[in-house]
Formats: sequence, C-alpha cells, structure tokens
Amino acid sequence: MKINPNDAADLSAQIAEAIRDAIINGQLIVDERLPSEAELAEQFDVSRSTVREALKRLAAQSLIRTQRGAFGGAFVNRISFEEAHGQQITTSTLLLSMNAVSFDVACDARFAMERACAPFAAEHRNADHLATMRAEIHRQSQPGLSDESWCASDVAFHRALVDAADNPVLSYQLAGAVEAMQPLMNMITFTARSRERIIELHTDITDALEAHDSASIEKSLIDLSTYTKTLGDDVIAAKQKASQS
Amino acid sequence: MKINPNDAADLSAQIAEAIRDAIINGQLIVDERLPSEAELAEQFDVSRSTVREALKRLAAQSLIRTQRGAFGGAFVNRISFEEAHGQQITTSTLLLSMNAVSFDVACDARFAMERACAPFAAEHRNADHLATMRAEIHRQSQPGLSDESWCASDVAFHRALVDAADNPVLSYQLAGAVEAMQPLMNMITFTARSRERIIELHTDITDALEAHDSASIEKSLIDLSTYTKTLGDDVIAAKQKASQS
DNA sequence: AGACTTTTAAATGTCTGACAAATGAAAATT
DNA sequence: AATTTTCATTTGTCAGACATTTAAAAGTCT
Repeated sequence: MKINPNDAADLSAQIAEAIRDAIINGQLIVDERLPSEAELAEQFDVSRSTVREALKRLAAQSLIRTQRGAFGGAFVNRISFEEAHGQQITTSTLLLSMNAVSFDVACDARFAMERACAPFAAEHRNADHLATMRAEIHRQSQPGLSDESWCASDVAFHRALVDAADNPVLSYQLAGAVEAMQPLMNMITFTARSRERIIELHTDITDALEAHDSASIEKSLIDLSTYTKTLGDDVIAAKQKASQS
Repeated sequence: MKINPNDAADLSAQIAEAIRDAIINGQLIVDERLPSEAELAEQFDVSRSTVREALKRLAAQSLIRTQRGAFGGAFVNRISFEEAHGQQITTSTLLLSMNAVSFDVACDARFAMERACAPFAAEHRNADHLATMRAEIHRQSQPGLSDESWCASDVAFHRALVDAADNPVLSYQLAGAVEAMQPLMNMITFTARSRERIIELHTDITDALEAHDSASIEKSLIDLSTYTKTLGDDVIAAKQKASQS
C-alpha cells in the first residue's frame, strides 16, 4: 500500500483518509484488527509517529478503538448511536455558535424537525412516554425552579416526545439537532408568565399525544415555535435598546 | 495548565478534551492561535509527540487548523456548514451501515424530516429551485439512465427541495441525513415502471411547490415514502425467496 | 489432571532528540 | 522604493528508546 505522493496534504491525513475509505467501503469490517502500528508504518513507508497521528485522527471520529497489550491493537469500531449522537452535538453546537445563526432560523429548524416526528409519536407513544412528559410538566410548574433546571426539563420533555416516535434514526437525528440548538435557546430568560404559557402548550401536546391526535400535536408545536420566537425577539429588542442607551 | 492524573484515558485524549472544552465554552475564540506545540508540551508537562496526537484528534473534528512556518501554528477553526455536513455524513453513514437499521425505519425517518421543511419550502421557493427540480425530473425521464445517475438525480431533486426552505440549519441537518441514508436507498433496483411512478410524484411535489401548496407537498411526500417502502419490501422479499431456494 | 502462578512476547503509550520544510518578518541590497 | 536575502519560528517527519499493558504460554503446585 502506498500513498498518493502528489497530494499536498500531510502524510498522517492521507493515511487516515486511506484507512477511513477502507472502512467506509467495507474493505475493513467491524471488529477487524488493523495491522500493528509498526506494520502500518512499513506498509505506508512512513515512521511510526506518523501512523500514530493518523490513527488518532480516526479514533477522534470513533472509527477505531485501540487496546494495549499483546493481541491488542487498533480495531474497527462499531459506532454506537450514543457516540454518533455525541459527535453530532459537538459539531452542530460549534457550527451554530460560530456562524451567527439567527434565533428565528434555529427556532424554525428545531420545531420543524420536531414536528416531523409527530405522526409517528402519535402512533407509537406508550404510557412511559406520557408519564415522562407529565412528570416534566409537573417539574416545570414548580415555583422557584432555576433557569438551568427549567431548560433541562424542557429538553427532557422534548426528548421524550421525539423518542415516542420509536424510530432510532429519527431520535438520533432530532435529539442531536435539538440539543445542539439548546445554547441558542438558552439566550431566553423565561419569566413566570412565559413559563406558564409554555407549560400550557406542553400540556396540550401531551394530551394530543395521548389521544393519538397527530394534527393537534403539530398545531401546538407551531404555536410553541411562534411563541418561542416572540420571546427571542423580545430579548433581542431589549439588548438593542440597552446597547443604544 | 495540568491534566487530571487520576483519569485513566490516554494523555493525548485528555489534552484533546481539555482544549476542546476550552473551544466549546468560549475560552478560545475563532481564529485565535493556540500556543505552539513546544509551549503546549511544557504547559501540560508532556512530550511534543503527545501534544501532536492531541492536536490531530482536534484537527480530525475540524476544531483546529494548522499552518506551518513562523507565525504559523494551530488556530481555532470556524467550522463551516460544508465541513460539518461532511462529518455528519461520514458519521451517520457508518452508524446506519453498522447497526442493522431496517429499511422501513430509515425510510420513515428520511421522509419525515423532509416533510418538516415543506411549509418553509412552499413559502420561500424561488424560480431557481423549481427550475432545478424540473431539470432533474427531465433527466430522470431519460430512457437508459443508469442506476447511479438515477440515484444522483434523485438526491439532487430532494436537495433542491430542502434548500428551497431557505434555512441553512434545516438544509444542513436534512441534507446530511438524506445523504447518509442513500446507501440504504440504493438497495432498491428501480424498474422502468417504478421510475415512472416516482417521476409522477416528483412532478406532483414540484407543482405543489410552485403553487405554494404545503399540504400537497406533504401528501405527495407521504405517498413517495409509502411507495418507496413498498419497493424496499419487494427487494427484501425477493432476497428471502432467493436464499430459500 | 486441574488450578494457580510466573514468564514472556507483542502491542500501544510516551519521551527524547534530531532534521526537513515552510513561511512571514526583518535586514540587506540594488 | 522595490527587490532579494537572511533568519527565526513553527509544524511535519523520522529514528530509537523505554514504560506499560495484556493475554497467551509455560511452569508449578496440589
């Protein structure tokens, strides 16, 4: 095996790419052991350090795992939903925080995706989902709840709604997206009155879910989206006013 | 700066995590230069190789970029939608291929998310989007189109629909999800008759988009999803029959 | 024979020191 | 003033060494 020499990138990046390709197109299958670092170094005709840097790149993407000791080595990793989820959140969170995404755009995207799972949630929801959601609503109605706890409960509520769709692919994609947008959502300071309104909508959503009424879920989610955007606009307006004075 | 010594993980992983945290919580801002490898080695009290492995981990996630030469170094990278998109596709593709996701589940998820952007697409679509979609439909109706070209055109069509929503966050999330599921979709062998039916639905979608008719877009997408699942079931049934004989 | 301990080989993790290559600033030259 | 050269800095790569971990293999004891 030899690396394309006319490619300008670093050797370690090229080697990482070569191995990544081999994994993606199935030349290396799950749990298969890669050659040892020394062997790879010989095959690619580079030093062991360079091979190691390449392997660390792959490890950072959960494509491989390494094990020390005899009969250890680097193995193709079966990436789990949890790992993928974690990576998606890191990437998406940074993407949003670094690219000046407006609150409205993020809000639209978040609730649009959530709405997508309404029909499935309405069909597959079980008692556990409903219980979780009602428990979170109860928590949200506690007086003196801190902003962090409020937000955490909000995430848990929506997470339960997404999970009710009983589709791991949908859960993975949506939960990642929703969680990544949380920092943006946290810009909002929730007053007692706005909390009350949101709890109202959460209750509507849960009731509709219990009644298998997909259309009502979607309607309430649209209302929630609109209301959240209003709150966001207020915050922005207040900020602008503060900066002017 | 010192690393928690009671943590069992590799030093390079710990250092990568420490720097990643610093980036995520804003202690390091975009385009800021990190200390040189030698300085980091001193700060963390490890060798330069270990620091380098940590930096390669971060580079693999597009969190930093490096530049050689005097006044070069590692800089906090402003992750772009393209980069994030690419990473999401790699992760999601592997996740799906390695975890035995059923065709129906993937199909449901894919079309559910696409449906989510229908209202926005209906509102924001412009002539370019419609032109792209009609061009792809035209391509799809060419006789003798190879399976690869057909699939590529299908992706381009749906990509245009997603982009019509004019929401970069939605585009990023959905395009990534749709693209990641493409390998699963490619299991299907599209006969002339099934292509005809899909083109019909694509035309319906485009017409509805032109008419700003969100409900009809959603309805056609549901039909398309149902029909695609039928095709998938046929393939699976044919496979089972083949394996039995 | 079977259970336990010790040895050992193989692999990753880390460190040191060196040199190559790139790169932009500063100095020297025209 | 413009151009060229020098130079210091930094990443990229290499070679070799040792530490640590690990499971198989060999040895030992009951």
